[in-house]
Parts: sequence; structure tokens; C-alpha cells
Amino acid sequence: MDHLTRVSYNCGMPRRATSQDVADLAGVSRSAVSLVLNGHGAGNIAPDKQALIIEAARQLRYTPNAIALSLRSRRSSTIGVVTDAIATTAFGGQLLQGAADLAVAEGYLLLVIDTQKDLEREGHAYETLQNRQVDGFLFAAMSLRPYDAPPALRSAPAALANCYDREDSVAAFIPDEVAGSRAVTQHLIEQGHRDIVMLTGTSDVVASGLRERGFAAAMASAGLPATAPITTGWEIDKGYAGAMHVLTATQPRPTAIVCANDRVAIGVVLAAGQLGLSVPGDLSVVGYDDDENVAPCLVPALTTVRLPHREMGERAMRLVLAEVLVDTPPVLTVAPTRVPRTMLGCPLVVRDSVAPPR
Amino acid sequence: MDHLTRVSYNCGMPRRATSQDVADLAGVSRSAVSLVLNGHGAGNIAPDKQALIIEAARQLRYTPNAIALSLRSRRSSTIGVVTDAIATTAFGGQLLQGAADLAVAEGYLLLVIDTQKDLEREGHAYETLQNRQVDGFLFAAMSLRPYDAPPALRSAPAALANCYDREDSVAAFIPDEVAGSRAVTQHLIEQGHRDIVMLTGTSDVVASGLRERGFAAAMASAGLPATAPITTGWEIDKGYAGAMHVLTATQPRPTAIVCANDRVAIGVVLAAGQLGLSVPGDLSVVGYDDDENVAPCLVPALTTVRLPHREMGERAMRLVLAEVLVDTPPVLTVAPTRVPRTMLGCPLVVRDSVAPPR
DNA sequence: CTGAAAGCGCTTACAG
DNA sequence: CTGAAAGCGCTTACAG
Repeated sequence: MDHLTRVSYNCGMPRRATSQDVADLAGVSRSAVSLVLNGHGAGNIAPDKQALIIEAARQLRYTPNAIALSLRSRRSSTIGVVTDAIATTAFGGQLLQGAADLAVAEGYLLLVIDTQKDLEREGHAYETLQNRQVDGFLFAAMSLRPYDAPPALRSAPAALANCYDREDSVAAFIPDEVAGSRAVTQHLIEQGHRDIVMLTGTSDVVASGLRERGFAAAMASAGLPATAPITTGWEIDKGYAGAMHVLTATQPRPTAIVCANDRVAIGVVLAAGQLGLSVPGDLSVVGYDDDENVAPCLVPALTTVRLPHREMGERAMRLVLAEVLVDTPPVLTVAPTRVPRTMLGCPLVVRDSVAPPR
Repeated sequence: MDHLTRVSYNCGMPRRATSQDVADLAGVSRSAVSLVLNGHGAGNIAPDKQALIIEAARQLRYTPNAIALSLRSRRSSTIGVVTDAIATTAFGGQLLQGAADLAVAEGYLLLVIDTQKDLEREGHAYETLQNRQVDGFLFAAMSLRPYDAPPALRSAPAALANCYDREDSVAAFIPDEVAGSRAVTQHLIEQGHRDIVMLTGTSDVVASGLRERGFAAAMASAGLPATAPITTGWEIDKGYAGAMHVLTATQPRPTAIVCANDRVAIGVVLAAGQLGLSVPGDLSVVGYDDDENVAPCLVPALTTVRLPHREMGERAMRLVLAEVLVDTPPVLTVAPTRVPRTMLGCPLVVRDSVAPPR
């Protein structure tokens, strides 16, 4: 190719300045530049030269090349994040955002790889990330579940978000689903409800069982008969069908429905409307998730339980960064410290979809 | 610190092998290792030594250090992605996923920075990314809008997704909102509807105006009177209120409603149900977005228009990668090539919420 | 107080 | 056919 006709993108714009450029302009050595720009000038470099260097750096808009920095320090100021499926839900974004905000504040950037739940891709992801010399790892699951942490996670600062290692070999941050579910149910009971039905999600999801447990616990401790949850699913239409069934076939008709999540609650409200039942007048409805696109804007606004997505991302990242920053990884010669799973609260969010039964 | 009591994470596990380690084990020089492992062995290195090297690399599980590679090649195999707000919507995830999949397939990783619409953070983001020597840039907006592309985007391979530069100095990939809106409206007209009302989003969002235009165009070309869109907003409750108003106050009552998006459609269906109106029997409803959590599971399943989020991410990334890979950036000495905005189709997705008027 | 040297891990001309 | 050298951009001991 005729290189005369080809002009690189940097044409016109001078190439990025290096510390050598700054040194040349200031008339000093690279060492001096490095020292001054890193705050080690005092007592080492003459004040006038310091000023010269600072001015030269400013003029050249010099910022150190992060890649070179990484090679030298053998740390990349990057945290590798592996997720099993983030595209599907806005919650994944919240978790990631929590993690990213914290990281950025400390000068770290995230290298995120979504494996689409493909185990082969997952193994490849950790390898790729290790090649890039990430300083730590975060694995985030989009739906609460157990996770078999690979060796990579044990050989570097790492944490799990919304999942947990069966052997607790990696610190995990998960939502306290049982307590959350128990809390909404209790809320319903406190409002005077006794005939409460739970529409639960599919059993392949760990959260289903936990929420059922919370529901049962609340009912039991109030001395109410534990009605068996009805497995419906996670979508609007599932909630609609479940509610249609429950509201027309159950005697006595329940005065409150605990939904698998907020979307299911939409279906329930839809069904109630078509049956001429007002919410919360004739029927109280509660959700789970506090989906920002649903709960605050449903009609009526939905009382629900907030899943601590952002917090899980933040807490997990905080731990990883702490280990990375202190540069004092746990002593592995001693018996491996069994880091416990940290349960994060799922706060009850009271809105307008619950009222005392008539 | 007493280094005897402190054990690094790498304890037990040998530190990552370098090409030197491979060379030592194979009894050759680093050059030979590099040559062979990069496929330049043939004709340069004796076959037996090649085998030795390959075996040594395998044994040591050697993979080249990406940081060192970057420093040498001055390319990082990383694309910098700046977004203005990704956490809020699942669509952002789809766009990003489309971009990431393509990048990963080419051996590139994404460094994503979300600016939360903060201009200061945005400037900082580009600088950070440049320091990290990203090979190209992608800017993605969560809501279609004009975007004043900063110099960074013009000095490197770059593309815009879901936004466009007013001066078209950077290639942009945006959805054809007008055509999409026109298509659903036409669909309604073809089904026999004449009294169609549009519930439109807020005017601060560019898409509102475009969708209104598509609606008006379809009505006009069918010779129907253009009813003025009713500004409602983007949420369930807004749709509910809008529909309640339209369905009770308008004479004659419209037989079809075009919604600002799928969530507004939920509100409309909710209102219809409470008014004893069946959808689509008494009222046809269409949405926009093809929100996977809403459209396919609403009752009835919602006819809507799909926004090409994944495609925007893919197309934009494809362009960036093409420029990066070919290493032949557009010639800037010639008049700057005005790269056009590429409009991506918004396909009509027919489901069950539309029927001929009674 | 300051500059020259070494080295992080890699690859590519360049001698031999 | 093979190894020694240079260099990507940086910082930190180390001489002077």
C-alpha cells in the first residue's frame, strides 16, 4: 500500500506524549519526571525543575500510559467480572453498576465477560481475564444459585454476587430471600389477612423455595394454616392464569395474593380487574423484586420486596478491592479461612396494593 | 512485614509461566519460542525444536501475557465503550451484549464506562480509556438522541449506537422509528380501524416526535383524519390514566390505541379491563419496544414494534472492529468522509392484541 | 540533588 | 537455522 495516500487517525493530532517527551521538554531525565509526577519530588528534585516538569507535562497533556504501568507493576487496575447472563434483566445492570461505581472511584475499571451460561465460555473467560492480568475477580449470577467456583477465584482476590460456593471457599453476597418473603407475608397478616395464597415461581430457581419458606414461616408464626403455594412461573401471563384460577376456584376466595415477582403481580392485577375485583379493596397483592419499571407505576402502586442488586455488586466489589488494595491476601498457610456467606436484607417497600380485608 | 508469615495468593500455585520459562524448559531462546508459538516456526526453527517448544508450552500452560503484548504492539485488543446510562434498562444490556459478542469473537474485550449522563464523567471516561490504549470506541445512548461527539471519537476507530452526531462526523446506527411507528399504524388500518388514538411519550425524548410522525404519515396516506397524539409518558400508570381518559371522554370511542411503548400498553390493557372492555375484541392495542418481559406475556400477547437494540450494538461494533482490524483508517487528508447515519429497521411483531373493530 | 541502568514480558528485525 | 539485541513506556533502586 502506498503509505503516502494513507493517513493514520493520529494525523494532525500529535501522538500521545510519553514521559520521555516531558523530560525532553523540561530538560531533565525521565526519572525526574516520574518522581515529580508521582509526588516524590520533594527532597529529591530541585523546586525549579519540579515546576518545569509540571509545566511541561501540562503543556503536553501528559498522562502515563496505563499499559506500561501495568507491565511494570504487574497489576492492571482492572477487575475481571464474569456473569452468567446479564442481557436478560435490568437487575444485572444494577448489580454491575454498583460494582463499577465503586471500582471507578478507586481507579479501577471492569472487564466484563458474559458467558451466557455456557460453561466452556466460562472457563475461557477466566483464562482470558488472567492473561489480561486482572487484579481480582467478581462472579455475578443473574438469578440466585449455587456456583462451583473455579480455581481462578481461589488464587486471587475474588467475591461472588447473587450466588454462593457450596464449600464457601469464596466470599459470597446474597439476598436474604427467606426474610424478605416472611416480611411481606407478615405485613399482610398485620393488615388482617388470613386467607393468603402464594403464587410461586418455578422450582428450578433457588429463590422459589426460599420465598416459600419465608411465606410458610410467617403463616406458621401467626398460627395460620399454611396453604400450599401454587406454582405459576415468573411472567405476566402466568400470574394472570394463576390468579384467574385462584380467584374463581378457591373457597373462600383469598383476600391477598403473594406473587412470585412483580411481573406476576401485573397479571394478578389484570385478572382482578377483569373479574371486577378492586385492588386493594377486594384483593391485596404484593410482589417481589421492586422492579423499577413495574412496582412504582403499577395501578395501584405495588407493595413489594426490594432485591438488593446494587448492594450485592457494591459489597462484593468492596471486598475484592479491599484485598487488592491492601495487597495482603489472606494467609493461606493457615487453615483456609471459611469466609461466610453474607446475607443482604430485602427491605419491604410499602405502597398502595395492600389494604385490610373487607 | 515478615515475609515468612505472609503467603501470597499464588502460593502453591506456580506463578504464571513466561516465554522465558518455556525457552528454558525447551532449551532454546525466547525468540524461538515466540516464533513457533505464533506460527512462524516453519522454515525458521528445526522441527524437533518446534516440538520441544510446543510441549514445554503445554506443560507450563503458557499463554502470553496480554499486557506485554499490548505494550509492544501498542494495541490493547480492547474496545472502549462509553454509555450514558445503562443500569436503567434491559435494552442497554442487549445492545451491549450484541457489541460484546462480536468483540469477543475477534479476541477483543470491552472496557465499559457508564457516565450516568454526567458530562464531566464522560470526558474523564474517554481520557481513562485512551490511557488504557483502547483500539477503538463505541458510544451508546440508552435513549435515541443527538450526541456531540468529542474529539476522542474522531481520532480513532469509533461508532455511535442509538444516537447520532449532529455533524455526522462519526458513523451512527439508529433505529428507524418513523418507519416502525408507521408500520404498526398501517397494520391497525389494514385491520379496518379508523378511530385510532396515539398515546405518546414525553417530548424530551426524540423518539416521541419520530413515532408521532410515523403515526401521522400512516393516517394521512390512508386518508384518515390525523388525531393529535395525547402526551402521556412512558410508564404503566401513565398509560392507565391516558386510556381511562380516552376511553371514557372521547366520542366516538376509539377502536384502537397506539402506545408510546409496551409498558404504557400494560396500563391501557389494565384500564380496558376495568372498564369491561375486552382486548382485542372491543379495543385493539399496540406497543413499541418488544420488551421481552412484557410484550410476549401480556394478556393478550402484545402486537408491537421491535427496537433493534442488539443489532445497533452489533453493527456499531462491526464497524469499529473493521477499522481496527484492517488497520486502514479512513484517509483524513481527503475531505472527511461524511459517514451516513445507518437506519436499522424496527420490525412489526404481530401477536394477539389487534383484531378488526366490531 | 540528579541521571543511567535495569527490568516488567513480549516480538521483530538483525547478526552470525 | 538460531541467539542476542533493541524497544514498547514506565518506575525504582543505584551510582555519582
